Amino acid sequence: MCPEQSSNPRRESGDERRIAIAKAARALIIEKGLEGLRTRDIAERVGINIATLHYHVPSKEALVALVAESLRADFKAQALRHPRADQPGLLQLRIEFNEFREIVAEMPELIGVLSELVDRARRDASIADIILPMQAFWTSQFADIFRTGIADGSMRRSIDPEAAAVAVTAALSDCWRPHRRNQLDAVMAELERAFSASPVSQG
Amino acid sequence: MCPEQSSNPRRESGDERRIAIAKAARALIIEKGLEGLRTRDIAERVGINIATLHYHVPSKEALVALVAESLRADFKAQALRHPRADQPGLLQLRIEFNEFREIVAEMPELIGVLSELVDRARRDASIADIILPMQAFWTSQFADIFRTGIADGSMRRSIDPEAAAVAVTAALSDCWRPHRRNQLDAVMAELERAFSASPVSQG
Amino acid sequence: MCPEQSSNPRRESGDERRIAIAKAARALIIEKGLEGLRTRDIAERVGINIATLHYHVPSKEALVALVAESLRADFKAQALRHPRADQPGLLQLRIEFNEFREIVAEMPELIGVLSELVDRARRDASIADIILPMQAFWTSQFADIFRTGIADGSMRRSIDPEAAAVAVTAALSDCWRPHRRNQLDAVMAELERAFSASPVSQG
Amino acid sequence: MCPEQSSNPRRESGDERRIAIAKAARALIIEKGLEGLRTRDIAERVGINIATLHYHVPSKEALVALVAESLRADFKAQALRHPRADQPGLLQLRIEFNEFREIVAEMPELIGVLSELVDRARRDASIADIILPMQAFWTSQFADIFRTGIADGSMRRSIDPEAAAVAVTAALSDCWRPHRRNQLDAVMAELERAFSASPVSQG
DNA sequence: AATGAATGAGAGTTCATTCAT
DNA sequence: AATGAATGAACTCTCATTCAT
Repeated sequence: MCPEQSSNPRRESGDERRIAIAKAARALIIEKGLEGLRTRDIAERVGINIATLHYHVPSKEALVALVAESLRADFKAQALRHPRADQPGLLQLRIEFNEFREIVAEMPELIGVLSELVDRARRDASIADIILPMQAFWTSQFADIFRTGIADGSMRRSIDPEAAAVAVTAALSDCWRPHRRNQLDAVMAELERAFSASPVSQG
Repeated sequence: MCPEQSSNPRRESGDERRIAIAKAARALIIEKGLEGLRTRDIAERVGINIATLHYHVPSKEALVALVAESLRADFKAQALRHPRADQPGLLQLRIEFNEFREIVAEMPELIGVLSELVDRARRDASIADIILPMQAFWTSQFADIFRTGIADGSMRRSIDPEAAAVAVTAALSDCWRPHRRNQLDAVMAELERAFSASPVSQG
Repeated sequence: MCPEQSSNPRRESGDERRIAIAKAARALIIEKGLEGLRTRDIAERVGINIATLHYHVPSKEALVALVAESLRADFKAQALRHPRADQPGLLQLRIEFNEFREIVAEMPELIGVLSELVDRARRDASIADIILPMQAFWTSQFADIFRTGIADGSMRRSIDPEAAAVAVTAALSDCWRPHRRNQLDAVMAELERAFSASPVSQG
Repeated sequence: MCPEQSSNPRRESGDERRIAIAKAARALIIEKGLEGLRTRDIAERVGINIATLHYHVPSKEALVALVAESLRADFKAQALRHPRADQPGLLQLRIEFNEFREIVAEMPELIGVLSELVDRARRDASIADIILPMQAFWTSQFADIFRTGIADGSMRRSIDPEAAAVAVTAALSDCWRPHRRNQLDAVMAELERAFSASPVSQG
C-alpha cells in the first residue's frame, strides 16, 4: 500500500531493482490495467529515474515479460508449499481450493495480473510463450486431481478430467474479480459437490 | 438513383452512422483489444473522417459506452429468440448452451467484446453501469434455470443456484477464447453432468 | 533569414505547408547539419505545432525524403533554364559553370544540402534512391558536354568524358564549401584550361 | 604470464587505451557515420565500460578531437614514406596518386573519416582547428608539385597551382566513396592528362 | 584504472480532441 | 453532416555524462 515503505537506497543491485520494478509494475497493473501501465509511473513508484528503469529493463515489452516471469516464479513457489501426494482426490481438490484462497489473501494481485496477461497473450506471442504454459500447468494440476479422484472413488466416475479442469480454473479466475470475490466460497463449495462421488448427499 | 443506397453514402442519418461506428469498433476491439482501439482506425473503417466520427460520438468514453449499448441490444435480442418456459430445467440448460453456441457461431465477437468490457468495467464506472447489469442478467438466467431444475427434479438437489450460475457463465466465457474454443463442447457436456440429477449415470 | 517573414496564417493547404516545411528543413540542415536536424526546430520555424508537422510529414525519414524531393525539383528547374543545344562543347561548359554560379548565388543551400544527403545516401537506401540518380544525372550532363567538345574540336581529344565529368562535379561540390567559395572562379578557370583543346594558349 | 599481452588486458596504460579508442571510433565512424557514433558502441568495441571510456576521454567532443589527431598522425606518417625531391613534377604527381592508392588500400577508412570530419569542421571550430590545416597541407603538397612541374616543363604552363590542387584533392576525395571507387584509376589518368605538358599525346 | 548504477535533457512519435470552413 | 488542419499532452526510448565504490 505504501509505495515508499522500503529503505529505498540510492543504489541497489540490479537484481533487487528488477524485483522492485516487477513488484511496482504488478501493483500498477492492478490499479490501472495493463493498458494503463506507464513506465514513468513504475519508475516513480520504485523511486528511480525513468532512464534508470530503462537501464534495468530495456523496453516495455521486456518489462511485461519480466512481470510474467515474476508471476511464474510466485506461482511455482506457491504450488510447492502444499504437497498432496497419496491423498484422496476430493481432499486434494479442497487443498487446492485452500491454496487458491491463500493466494487471493496473500498476493491478491497475482490472479488479477495473470488474467490481464492472459488477455494480452491472445495478441502478443512473447507473452503467450510465458503465460499460456502457466495456465496449462494450472489446468493440468486440476486434471490430475480429477483423475486421482475418479480412480480412488472419491469423485464422480463420469467426470471428463480435462473439461472439468477448464471449468474449475475458469470459475476460480472469475471469482477473483472484486465484484465476485464474496461468492468465492459458495462457488468452491458448489464445485466440490459437482464433482464429488457421494450420491448420499444428493438424496 | 436510389437515395438510400447502403454502400457508404456521403451522408447518412445519425443513427445509421452510430450503428456503423459501433460495428466497426466491435470488430476492431476483437482485432486489437480494447487497449489497442484507436478512434482513427474506427473512422477509417467506417469510411469517414476522424472529425466526423467525433461529431457523431463526442468522446472515446461515449464510444465505448455506445459499444456496450450495442452489445446489450444484441444480447437481449438473442435472449428473446429462445423461449424456454414450462420445460424441465436440464433441458433449458441445454437450450441455453445451444444458444451460446449460436452466438459464438453467428456473432463471434460478442462474447469477446463483452469480456474486454467486463475487464474495463472494473476500473471504469460508466462502463460498469452498462456491462455489469448485463452480466448479472445473464447469470440470473442460469440461476433461474437451476432453480427450475431443482424443483422439477431434473437437477441435483444440492445445487446452489447462484454459485452454479457463476461457475457456468465463467466457464462459457473462458471457452470463448480461441485457445479454448475446441473444448467448448466437452466443457458443456461436463457441466450438464455436474448439475444433472441422474444418479444412475454415477453408478 | 527572417523565419517569420511569410504571412504565416493559422491554416494553410497541405501542399503549401509541405513546401514551407521542406524550406525550413533545408535552412536548418545548412545551419546544424543533417545530424543536428530536429523536427521540433522545423515546426517552430514553420510556426506550427510538432504534431501538425507530423500530420503533414509522418516521420523523420519521410521528412528527409521530402527534402531530397524538393532538391530534385529545384535542380531540374534550374537545369531547364539554360538550353545549350547546338553550341560548342567548351561554350556549353562555360554555360554550365555560370549556371552553377547562379545556383550558388540564388539558392546557396542547395549544394550544401545535396552534399549532406549524398553522405547519408551511403548508409540510407531510401535517400540513395532519390539522391544518387540526381548526382548521376548531373555527372552525365558534363559527360555529354565533354563528348560534344571532343567531337566539335573545342576540347582536348584525349578526354575520358566520364572521368572528366566526375572530376568536374567533385571540384564544383568541394568549392561550394564556405572555406573554398572564394576559389570557385579560379578552379572553374583551371578546369576550362584543363579540358580545352587550344594548344596555342599552352604553347 | 607475460604482463604486456596485447589481447585486451584488464588494465592498460592510458595511451594504449586512447589509441584503441581512437581506432574503434574510426571504424565506427565508417560504419555508422559521425552522426551515428555512440560512445557506448565505442566502449563496447574496445571492451571497456562506458564510464571507463569517459575516464580516458572526458567528453564526446574530446573524443572527436582525438580521432582527428589520430588521423593527422597517420597522415603525416604516410606523407613521409615517399620522398619525391628532385623529380619531375609529373612524376611526383604519379607518385602522389600511388600514395593515395596505398592509403585507400591500407587504411581504407582514413579518407572516409577525414571527409566526415571536414563536414563537421564547418560547424565545429575545435574540429576545424585540427582538420582544416590537414586539408590545407594536403592541398599545398599538390600545389607544390604543380609549381615544380610548371618549372621543369613536365606540366602545362597555364596551370594555376592552387586551383589545380583544389580540383585534384576534391576529385580524389570524391572517388574515395564506394560508388565512385571503381572510377578512381580513370579519374587519376584523366587528371594526369589534364595537367601534363605533352601536346604530342594530344596529337 | 575500472565499473554498475543513476540521471537530466531531449528525441521522435501518438492520440483524442478541437477549430474553421 | 462533413472535413482538412491543427494542437497539447503524454508516451517510450536514447544518450552523454556523473556518482559511488
